[in-house]
Amino acid sequence: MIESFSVRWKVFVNVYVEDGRIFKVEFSKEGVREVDNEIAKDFIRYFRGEKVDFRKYEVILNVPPFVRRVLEFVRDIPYGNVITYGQIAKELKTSPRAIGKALSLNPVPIVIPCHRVVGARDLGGFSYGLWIKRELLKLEGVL
DNA sequence: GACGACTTGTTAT
DNA sequence: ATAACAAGTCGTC
Repeated sequence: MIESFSVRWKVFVNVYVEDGRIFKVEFSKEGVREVDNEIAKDFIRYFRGEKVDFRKYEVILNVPPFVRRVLEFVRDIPYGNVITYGQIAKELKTSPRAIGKALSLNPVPIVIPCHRVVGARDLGGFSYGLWIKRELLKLEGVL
């Protein structure tokens, strides 16, 4: 069973779930419907600034193998921590650029915290707009 | 510090 | 094949 709902933040955060497993999270100007399930509550708590660990949720990763490897690595970055593209590249024996490319393919931002990956000299990028990445890091007390 | 050129792995077309 | 990238490094000034 597929379900979709939105959480209001600085933008709408739309979440898509299939049988309890999250397969897509997007930031959007348009919302869908707001609900009161466990996942939505966790997002609300998160946006309120509480320390929420989204690792307890299963996700559906419909991505190429390399992207999956990168995302699985990023998933374990704890709340409030950051790491650089270069450091991940070193761990996975690949190039920083490949890491950025892979992260841009992340179907479930926040749940897989790609915003915790930054550049060596600046914040790096964020597909939905860099300001969102900044706000997320502020939420977590990094900025 | 600021800037440019060169290197780089993976994906999508 | 090749273009497109959410990067990094090393030079020069």
